[in-house]
This record gives sequence, structure tokens and C-alpha cells, in this order.
Amino acid sequence: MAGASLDELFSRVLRARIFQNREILRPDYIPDSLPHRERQVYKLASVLAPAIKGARPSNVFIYGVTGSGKTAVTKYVLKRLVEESSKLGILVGYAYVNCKYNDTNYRVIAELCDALNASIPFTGLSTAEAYRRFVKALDERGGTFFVVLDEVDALVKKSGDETLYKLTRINMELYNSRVAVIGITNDLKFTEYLDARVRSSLGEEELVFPPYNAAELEDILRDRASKAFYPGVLDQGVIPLCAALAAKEHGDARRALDLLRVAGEIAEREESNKVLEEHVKKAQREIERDRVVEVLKTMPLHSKLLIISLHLLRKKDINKVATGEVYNVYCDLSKKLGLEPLTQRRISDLISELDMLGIINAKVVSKGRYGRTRIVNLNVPEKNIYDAFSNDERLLSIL
DNA sequence: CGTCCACAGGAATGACGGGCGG
DNA sequence: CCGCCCGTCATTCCTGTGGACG
Repeated sequence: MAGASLDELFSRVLRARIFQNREILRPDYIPDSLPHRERQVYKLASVLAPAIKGARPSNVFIYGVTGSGKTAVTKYVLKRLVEESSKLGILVGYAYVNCKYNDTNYRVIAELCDALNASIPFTGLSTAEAYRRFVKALDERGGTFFVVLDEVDALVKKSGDETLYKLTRINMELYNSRVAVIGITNDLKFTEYLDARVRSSLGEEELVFPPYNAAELEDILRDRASKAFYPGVLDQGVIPLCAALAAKEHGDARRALDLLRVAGEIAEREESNKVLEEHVKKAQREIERDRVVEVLKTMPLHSKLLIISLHLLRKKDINKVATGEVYNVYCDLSKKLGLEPLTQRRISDLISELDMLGIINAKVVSKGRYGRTRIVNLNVPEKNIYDAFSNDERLLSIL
């Protein structure tokens, strides 16, 4: 019986001819061509090109909303540059650090050392010592080295611009090698946070990536889909729908590609031989759900309690709550679980964090002489909260 | 027009756990 | 192994503030 159903399963999988190569739709895939980014590719390449002569290129600052191709263009140009220079026997390398996940000075430097195969422990050293080792490793290696700091605004907002400052002056400490910094940010007002010296040296060259519009997203999707899917499996409305949905999300190409890929996966699961518009709609719900549940699951306990507090308030039809009210509910919950509540100051920070993650909306509002507070409301469907917390009995007991 | 609420959010400081050099 | 220094999380104390009310 089981054997028969497995046979059936395997033959179904074999018959399902949706994806030719789904890797092409993954967000970290670097395509051979970047439609509608020719100008940016050319500009960036011309700024970085001196590296193939062994000269130090200018530092570059790249602006653009998420999914506007900043990372793809940067990696693409660097990849080509490294290939070209190795043909010429010139040493060019780069380190790519996403500062959203490495948002302390120490972790950034640790990542940079990693890229040079000079690994350092993830804690225990002073930042100054970590930096010293990085400089040493660099100079022993020689050549030109690009430091790509993606989402660099996250680093500066959390930990200041000290590392950035050091990196822009690092060439004075190097004898055999050169460093150029490529800063990437989606925050257009970001430079306001920077020290003037850092601003001017990092901004030697600036590059702006406008968001894609729906038509451009369609081109990108068609380009990739032609290699990712078998011919004819996409219903004609699928690509325009993905493009339109992503265009609403400030023209996010990553979102568009995710939608297309997940829609394909859903079609495959449902054993459909075509990807239909309804699969795209399902994909959109699934992507959002997965993202939220994943974030909720990995949150620290007190942030979870905060979410549950907001959830309980919402159940009572109270959607827009001031910080003080949430805090009261949260304190009750903590005590019910026998936990010492965190202070309001700390909760204030947690609220900011959750806001940045998009789990809640928090907006500073002045209610005149009735004070100034943040109005918070929860952004997560009830079902997702249960999904995320269902493996913790303590949390379930208060839900 | 000044007051004053209810917090926001900065600064200083402490507790904790981890790696380092000796 | 020990004492030391570090990053991180959390607390304490603090100053700042938009705008309705009087």
C-alpha cells in the first residue's frame, strides 16, 4: 500500500514539469543581465575600474529602496571586476557584509576578517584588537579590497559611524593594499546621521537606484522566468500579476521574484501543470505568513509577551493603544507567569524594534496636555500568533 | 500664550557570559 | 586556571517635547 502510494508520488513529481531551474528565482542569484539597470552597472563599473590597474577606486555610496537591484548590481560588477583582474594577474577581492544582521562594529569587522580567512572569535576581543587584526590580514594579502556594507544605515543607527570612519581612513595604515568602501542604504536621509568627514569621504561617488515600475518588473520576471520555468507553464496573467503586486510594494524586485517562485512551488504541490494567477495570490499570503511566523518564533520572551498583550487588547476591540496601557497589560502577564517585568524604558525600545520589523505599527502622537505617547497597533493576524507560539505551553496558557 | 501631561529617547551604569593572555 | 576586558541586555535617571487646555 505504502509502496504503491510512494510510486505514485514519485511519478507525480517526475511528471510535474514546472521548474527547469528554480535557483534562478532565488534572491541571492546573480543573473547575467540586469534589465533596466544598465546605467547603474556602467556607472559603478567605471568608478571601480581603477582597481584593475592596481589603483585605489573611490568610495561609493548607493541609495535605493529594497529590491531596486542595489545588491545585485554591486555583486555583479564586483564579480566581473574580480574575473577581469585575475586574468590580468591583479589581486582584487571583496567582502560583502549585510549590516542588518551584523549591526555592531565588532561583528562587521569579524565578518571582514572572515572574508580574508583571518577568522576571529565572535566575542572576547576588543573591537580595536579585531580591527588591528583586520588591517594586518589586509596588508599581508595585498592588492585591492572592496568592503561592501549593505544596509549600512542599520549599523550606524545602532552602533555609530566609528567603524565607517576608520574604514574610510584605513588606507593610511596600509602599505601593500588598498581599500575602497561601498556603502549601500535604503534610507535616503541616512547621511544626516553621519559625521561630516565620513559623509564626504564615503560619498566620493554617489549612485541612486530608482524603484522599478510594473513594466520594468515584468521585463525582469520574463527574463528570469524563461530560464527558470519550462516553456508554456506560466499562465499569461501570472507575470503581470507578480509585477503589479510587487510594484505596490515600492517596486521591490525581490518580492516579485519570490512571488513567482513560491507560486510555482504551490502549483507544483497542487500538481497543477500550469502556474495560475490564483497560485500567485496564495503565494502572497504564504510569504507574508512565513515571514511573520518566523520573526515571532525567534523573538525574545519579553517581546513575545508584548505581542500577546497587544493581541489580548485587540480581542477586546481595542486597536489603537498608548504605550502606558500596553505596559500595564504586559506587567500583568509577566506576573501571571512569575516573571519580573522589564521597565517601561526597556519596553519602549522593544516597541521600536517590533515597529522596525513591521510586526506592529507605532507612531508618536501628541494628545495635547494629555501627554505624548506612541500609538501602537498589532499588524499580525490572530492565526499567525497561534502558529508561532503553539509550541510554548506557557504562552498558550495566557493566549 | 504659557502650562503641563505622558511619555520619547539619550546617557551612564551594572549584571552577565564569553574569549584572551599569562 | 585566573583576572581582565569586551559586547549585550537591562535598569536608573534624566532632559526634551507637541499641542489641548485653561
